Amino acid sequence: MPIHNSDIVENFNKVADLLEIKGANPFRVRAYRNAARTIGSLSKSVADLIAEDRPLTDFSGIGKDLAEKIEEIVKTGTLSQLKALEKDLSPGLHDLLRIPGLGPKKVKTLYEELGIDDLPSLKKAARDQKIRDLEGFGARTEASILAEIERHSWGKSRTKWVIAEEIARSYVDYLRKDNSVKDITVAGSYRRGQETVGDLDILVTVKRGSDIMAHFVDYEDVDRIISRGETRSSVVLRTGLQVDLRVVPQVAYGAALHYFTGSKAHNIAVRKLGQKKSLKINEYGVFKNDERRAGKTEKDVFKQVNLPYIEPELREDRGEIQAAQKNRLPDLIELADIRGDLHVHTNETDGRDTLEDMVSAAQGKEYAYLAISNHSQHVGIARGLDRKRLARQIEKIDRLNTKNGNFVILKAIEVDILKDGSLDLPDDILKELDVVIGAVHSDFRLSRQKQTERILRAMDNPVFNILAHPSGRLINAREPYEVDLERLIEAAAERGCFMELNAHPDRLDLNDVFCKTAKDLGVKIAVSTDAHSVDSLDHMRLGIHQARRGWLEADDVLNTRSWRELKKILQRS
DNA sequence: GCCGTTTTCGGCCCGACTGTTTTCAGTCG
Repeated sequence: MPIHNSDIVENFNKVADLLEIKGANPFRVRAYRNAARTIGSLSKSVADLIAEDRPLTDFSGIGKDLAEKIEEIVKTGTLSQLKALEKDLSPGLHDLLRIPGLGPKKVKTLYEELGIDDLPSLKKAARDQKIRDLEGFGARTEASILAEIERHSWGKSRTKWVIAEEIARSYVDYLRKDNSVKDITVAGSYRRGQETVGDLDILVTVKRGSDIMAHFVDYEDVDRIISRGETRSSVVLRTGLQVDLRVVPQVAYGAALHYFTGSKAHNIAVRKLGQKKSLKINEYGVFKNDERRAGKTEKDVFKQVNLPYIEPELREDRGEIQAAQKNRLPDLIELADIRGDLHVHTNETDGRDTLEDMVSAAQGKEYAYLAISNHSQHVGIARGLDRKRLARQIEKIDRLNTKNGNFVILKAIEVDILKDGSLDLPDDILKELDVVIGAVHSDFRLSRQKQTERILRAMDNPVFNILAHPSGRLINAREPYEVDLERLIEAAAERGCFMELNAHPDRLDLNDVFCKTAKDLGVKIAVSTDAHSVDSLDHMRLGIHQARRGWLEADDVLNTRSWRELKKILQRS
């Protein structure tokens, strides 16, 4: 069984949990969590790195000891240290830590005093009112534990960005109805454009005498109030999404924005730069010996540590600070750079709208071209095109193109990559097309090697241009299929093929990390909506967020080019 | 457990809010 980076992340986080409960040195605990985070953000499989004899200690936060533990996990699938800890304590304790309000200290007390080591025993003890008498606990804590177990909200998955956007917009509109609000920004992972968000962090500055907190908790979608203070309050909405409001003074707005935008790893890295210059950086500003040096704008904060402004999407401590120090930050792509959409469907197959409607919507966006890429015959449920119907679509597009002025409708297909790597339609008809997009829609469960070979074989066909939704994952719904994405990206570089960044809110595939891999390997990316209706053409903005998180500039993206330039690039010789 | 322009020891980010206390530990972000 192949060991994934996520297996290592899980093992290390579990070790950290149990060490914390045992009361181990907190910095030792942090070392495990830091290493887990480092491994989690790698684009390459650690198992592959070990096979290639790459020393894992090259990665920051991984020393000799943890490198050996990673090798053990890769070789044996388990970590003896974790086994021993779970035997010493109990594997059920991990679940207890996930309950809001229970941290390592409280779990330790529950375990030692009452022998509670899993959710059922915790629930029983709470019901029997045994918890309230423990030192540091009380009736309210006991009631809250019981409520959390019954609510089960702590097991909930993260909210997709596009859903968070809708919620955030309404909440911000509501907050603005209070006239005391001056500035307002939704910070956190939402502002960084992450594909999912855990909660919303809203930052405001207000006029003197404002009672914004009362207004905040009075919102009609609030299900319950977690906390309410002078500068910070937290609520949970009916949807289950947590929203925090922070009121910050005007002079500290930039510092607070930086602090609450994160990511945590980025903030720590910036604060460490500050420490070297004897600067203390927190949400109130940048201070030297209690004297305020900056805080009004984010730019000022960065300036104090000799950095240019870093865009929120880059703030993950994945090299942006080093790039900023060398003045080599990317000039990130913007929505306005996009000149066409290279992957859309019509009602000829499983789309909702007609070809004509899709074209006029694209023209409304001032695009220069739109590729009509319906499914091929193998996707029966979508009434995919056979050779005959594709030929008819080609004729129709040729006819329409004579009367569209400068706008060009591109003849395209989303052709299925069959199990053996052949394409679902014959080469002679595919050659007639402007763009051939290949995609996997079946046989997701092939082995990693077979799946990789299948797609490589498809890319070997000289008609092949773009690999659609390369990992096949659906956010919160389906894991990516087993495939060596890095190998596929290398292969695209060798063959003159391209990768898609599918902008559908459920896909966002390639993800940020692999977008950067593609960029580093010189493979251009098509940011495409895969729209099945006129409305979905708007998903382009989601693709742009993901592209920016992947460090992409306009030049890295295929569809920032004019059709003339694009046509040349698509020619495989 | 990691790390090093303070380099093999002694640091490691920091503040708000809650509940349980009666001055603060624990949790969270």
